[in-house]
Amino acid sequence: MRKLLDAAMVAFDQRGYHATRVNDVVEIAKTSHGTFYLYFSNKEDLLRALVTEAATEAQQLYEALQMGPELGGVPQWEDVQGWVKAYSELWLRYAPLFRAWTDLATIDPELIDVIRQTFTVMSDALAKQIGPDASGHLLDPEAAGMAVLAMLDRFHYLREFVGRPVDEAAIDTMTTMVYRALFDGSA
Amino acid sequence: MRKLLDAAMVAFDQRGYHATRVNDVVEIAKTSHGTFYLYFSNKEDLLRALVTEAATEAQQLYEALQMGPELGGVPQWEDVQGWVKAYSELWLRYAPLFRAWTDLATIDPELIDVIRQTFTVMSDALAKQIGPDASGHLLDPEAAGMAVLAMLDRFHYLREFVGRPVDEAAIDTMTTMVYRALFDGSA
Amino acid sequence: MRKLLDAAMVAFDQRGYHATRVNDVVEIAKTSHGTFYLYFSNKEDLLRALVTEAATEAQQLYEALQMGPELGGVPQWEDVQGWVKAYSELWLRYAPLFRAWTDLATIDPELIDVIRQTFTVMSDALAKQIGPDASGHLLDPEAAGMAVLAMLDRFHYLREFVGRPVDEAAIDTMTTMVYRALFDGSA
Amino acid sequence: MRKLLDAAMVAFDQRGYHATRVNDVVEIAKTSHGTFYLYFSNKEDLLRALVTEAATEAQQLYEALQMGPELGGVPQWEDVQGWVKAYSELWLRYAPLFRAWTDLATIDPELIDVIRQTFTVMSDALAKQIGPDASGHLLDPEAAGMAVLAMLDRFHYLREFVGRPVDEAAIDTMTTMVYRALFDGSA
DNA sequence: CATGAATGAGTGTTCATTCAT
DNA sequence: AATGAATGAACACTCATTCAT
Repeated sequence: MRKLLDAAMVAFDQRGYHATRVNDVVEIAKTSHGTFYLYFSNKEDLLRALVTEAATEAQQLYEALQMGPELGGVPQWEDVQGWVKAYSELWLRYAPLFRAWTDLATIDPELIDVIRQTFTVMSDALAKQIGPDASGHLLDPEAAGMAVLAMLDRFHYLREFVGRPVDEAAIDTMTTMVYRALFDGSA
Repeated sequence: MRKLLDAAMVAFDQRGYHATRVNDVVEIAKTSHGTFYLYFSNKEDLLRALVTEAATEAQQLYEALQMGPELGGVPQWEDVQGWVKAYSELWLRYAPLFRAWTDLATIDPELIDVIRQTFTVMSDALAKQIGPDASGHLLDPEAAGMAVLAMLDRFHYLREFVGRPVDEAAIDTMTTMVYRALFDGSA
Repeated sequence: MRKLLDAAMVAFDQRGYHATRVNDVVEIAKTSHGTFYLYFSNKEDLLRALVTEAATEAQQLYEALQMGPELGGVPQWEDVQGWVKAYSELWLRYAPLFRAWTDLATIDPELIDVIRQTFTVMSDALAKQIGPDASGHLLDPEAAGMAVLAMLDRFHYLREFVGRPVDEAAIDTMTTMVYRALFDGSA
Repeated sequence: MRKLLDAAMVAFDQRGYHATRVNDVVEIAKTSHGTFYLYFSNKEDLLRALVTEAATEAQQLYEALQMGPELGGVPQWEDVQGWVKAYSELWLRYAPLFRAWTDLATIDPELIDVIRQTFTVMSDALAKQIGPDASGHLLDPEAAGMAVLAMLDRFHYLREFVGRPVDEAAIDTMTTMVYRALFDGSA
């Protein structure tokens, strides 16, 4: 089963979810059609398992992150860098899923809820970091949290897409942008 | 032909690209399969036409945008708001395509180039706005340009996804974030 | 479509419903898989069309039959022979269906109703022929009607099965049995 | 093994032969796939065992029945009732098989012979009861025997199918019909 | 004797594409 | 130019059967 999940990640990585046939997955996993359907009731079910796994980890990561900055204080640049790095690692680990994250929601209604909830948990966690006092008169914390999430998420995709993967410098740039955008104005 | 392109947008909007069958498009366009293949050599061809249209407009928008701020000076908050608004309108007009952007790239190799080029043009245009002097020691202009693009793009998707579409306040929040992230620190 | 229905009858005749693959039907009809699914939404749908056709004809036959004997009087042997012959012809025409008539009901719940209703119409029509006065103290008209139907139906199957198809003599024997069983005792 | 045979009867009763998977049988029998193939070489083999059992009993019943009426004499109504009751009990015991009788023949060529022989034995036994003298000028004993068998067999199925199982009154009606049809005219 | 995880051949169904009218 | 009936390649999924433990 683990073998099938891993094989599915490889297959999705190579061809994307839609272009991946059950055949591809079982070939990579070096097993058979029958075995596939022994562990998953269908192709969607496999996707669901994978997405749920990624979603759980993403939520755990962000729940932990809210503990980062000292309560009441303003986060340091290094704190922010910590978040950004953590997200980056998560994204890269589940790249085949994150890349198509939202497209996947069009496949299975059940996934919509899982993904929506994950985004909500993540952006709420970010919104809390901003805090009411830090938000200037032009910043809506909720929107800002989601915007940061949007930036982190999509930046990874775009960089990969243009063939220039995310490196240290990119992480630092994002960190600085987030730091300035959210906290610098009120510092 | 216009009827078919419009119908395709409606169909993609309703069901997403993958779930859309040629049948759906011709039904919405109130024409026949035969007519479809009179104007497009296949399904990908239709998609290509649509994406090219959107890509051209996106590139034109960003080429125009670089004219916005006075060369050499630092943009004003209102200038930034202008960009953000313009992008927002573009995104909403081509929502069915932008939403699936990620996914489209996996379909047709020809599309990859079009999309990649569009992203590059857009983020380069943004990078130029930041300018060499405005970039603090921790900001890589290229990365920052792409990060802004990433944020704007994905924010629209996420807001739509969680059922809270982008409004004035959201645009202002993004504007402020972009303004602070890119220019405020060095102002 | 007619071509497919006819082909299906041939295929069912050769292999029975369960063993018949869509492939067999389209091969006999000299058409393609795609065409099959143009006219029938699936294999069951084809069966439904066929069964409905046979059921309609069977019901019409029996509705007409009730007009046979003079009201109030007792039917003549020749009248009974008319019924038996008519049923025999019907059975032979739809042999591939009648042969498996009841087994088919296990496939599709919708068919259960069609078949049940057909049997009810037929046995009720027969029951009416018997009439209240003709029924001796040991004959329940409803049960008797169904028993006659059962005999006619199954006799054809059994004769075919043992390789001795129903001929004139067999029809006369059945006629006599029905005539004696139902009317002779009270004549 | 007995457990498997019984489980198969239950499964066939619930879902019919075709819809019954080996899986269903072993689940009801609370054993495993491996065990199934320890006792039966395949699914057909199980069916064969079951059918042979039923066929043997049916033949024994009818061999015994021919002893019923005094040789040379005409059977009494009560004698006939005895046959009918005996058949009814047999049918009910093996209902899942008798119900599918028709269908089973299409599955396995070996079964065809078993079933054909059973029908022949039964109808011949009935034919002998009628005897040469009892058969009027319009009755062919062989055909009449088979017709009685057909009636008894199918009547049980139809009654069950329309939801009105065979009761005492139904048995008496059939008895009377058989009695009149075969013997009354010549009495 | 018993198990149940693994297998893969077989089949139903979809849908992009063609072409005679 | 426009039509839509016909096509068939491609793919998901089932389930009888095997065999290492």
